[in-house]
Amino acid sequence: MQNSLKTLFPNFSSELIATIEQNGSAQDFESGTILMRTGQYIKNTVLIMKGKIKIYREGEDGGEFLLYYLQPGQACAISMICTAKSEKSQIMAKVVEDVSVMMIPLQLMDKWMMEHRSWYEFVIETYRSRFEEVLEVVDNIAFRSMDERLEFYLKRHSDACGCSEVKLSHQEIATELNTSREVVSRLLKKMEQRGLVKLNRNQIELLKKI
Amino acid sequence: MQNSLKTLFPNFSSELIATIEQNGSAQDFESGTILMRTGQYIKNTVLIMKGKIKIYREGEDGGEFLLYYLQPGQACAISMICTAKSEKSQIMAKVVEDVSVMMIPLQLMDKWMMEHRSWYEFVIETYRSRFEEVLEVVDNIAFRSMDERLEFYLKRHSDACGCSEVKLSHQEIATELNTSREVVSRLLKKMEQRGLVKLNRNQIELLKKI
DNA sequence: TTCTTTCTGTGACAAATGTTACTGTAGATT
DNA sequence: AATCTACAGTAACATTTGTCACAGAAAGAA
Repeated sequence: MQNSLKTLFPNFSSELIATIEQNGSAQDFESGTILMRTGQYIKNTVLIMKGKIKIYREGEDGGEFLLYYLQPGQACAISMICTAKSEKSQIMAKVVEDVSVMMIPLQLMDKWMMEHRSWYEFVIETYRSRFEEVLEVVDNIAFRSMDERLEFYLKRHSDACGCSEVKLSHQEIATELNTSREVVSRLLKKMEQRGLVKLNRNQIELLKKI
Repeated sequence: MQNSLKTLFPNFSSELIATIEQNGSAQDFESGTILMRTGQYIKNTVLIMKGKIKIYREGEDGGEFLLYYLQPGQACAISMICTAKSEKSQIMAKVVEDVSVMMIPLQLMDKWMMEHRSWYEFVIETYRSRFEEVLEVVDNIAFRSMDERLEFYLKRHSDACGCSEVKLSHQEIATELNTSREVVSRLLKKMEQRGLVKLNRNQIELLKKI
């Protein structure tokens, strides 16, 4: 069982894992599913067992700005942070590769924080790493120009999928960077001329240089 | 004693306050002091008793991008999040109005989290609100243009200082928005023409419209 | 005062990004 | 095959932002 809690969350104590298995509800969602919309009330914390989720910040005009990926062994920091208060979500979560998740009712969060040291540490570490990740996003948009941001975007995508082919249309990339399709096409073309990528329909191949 | 722990942190239990007074070290810093540099190891959590601190993200090129303010009754989320691991700081903290702070050794963080419910809740709430604040920063730079960001900056400043005069040079504002002085001058001039502000040397007066 | 520094304003230009409009092409559908 | 649709390329232009150069005003120092 390669996708067990034990393997994915190696720091969890046996008791914690037993508790999760007892109280959590395993659920599957297909790619494309919106797991959480901005403004919705959060009722569960989500542990990712399989697949991939992208977390977006939504603009008033309907923009979908990519913040980061969630992968197996990780959890949604936003949902954890909202604790028992059942706050509104500040983000949107979209499944981009069929996922299996473990849903944990928020009421249990506080309880587990006190009872399970390994849960406490996991939550704190999740906060910390997501905070850092968002700060890196700030770096990108505050200090870098679009061509650097595009490179970063492609690298991150290929890291997340573990391959060097980015199977996305220029339009999709543009949306997630909050720019226009033409700008992405233009910059990608320049990157191709610099020998960084090879362009095909619905697919960008990252060459070793990148 | 208007700046007592009890008044500033009304949700802290009496035992917690006693513990803080016993273990924390009260310190004062003058405006201009850099309390924390990017990359430094964090050894303390900081509770703000008086004054104001600005938190910045530093760019490789020396940029100082403003993230948010810390005010009396608040605490530095970054320092809390780094827990006992004594991680490196991802941000820079600068005193902008003489402060009195309470420094709390990081080792005590974990202990108090378990022992003091009110501390636990304060820490979680601090994480949550700072995360939200950084997400708002992302909104601004991802979705808005410089004139809107400048307006937001001025509003935030006047909220923080509780007055309608912003006593900063255009250069200082430009630095914190990571743009150039000329751009700020230009946009401020337009705002003045729209009747939103009145410009003086080293001072911008926000008019009611804003 | 005179000198000096800092701050502000502004024109002219450069570069980056956004927009419009149009083209062609690969795949899918019929 | 003929048609349709989504995707990609690109030229031309608008707008925003950044840079350079310079001038004058305000505050402080000598």
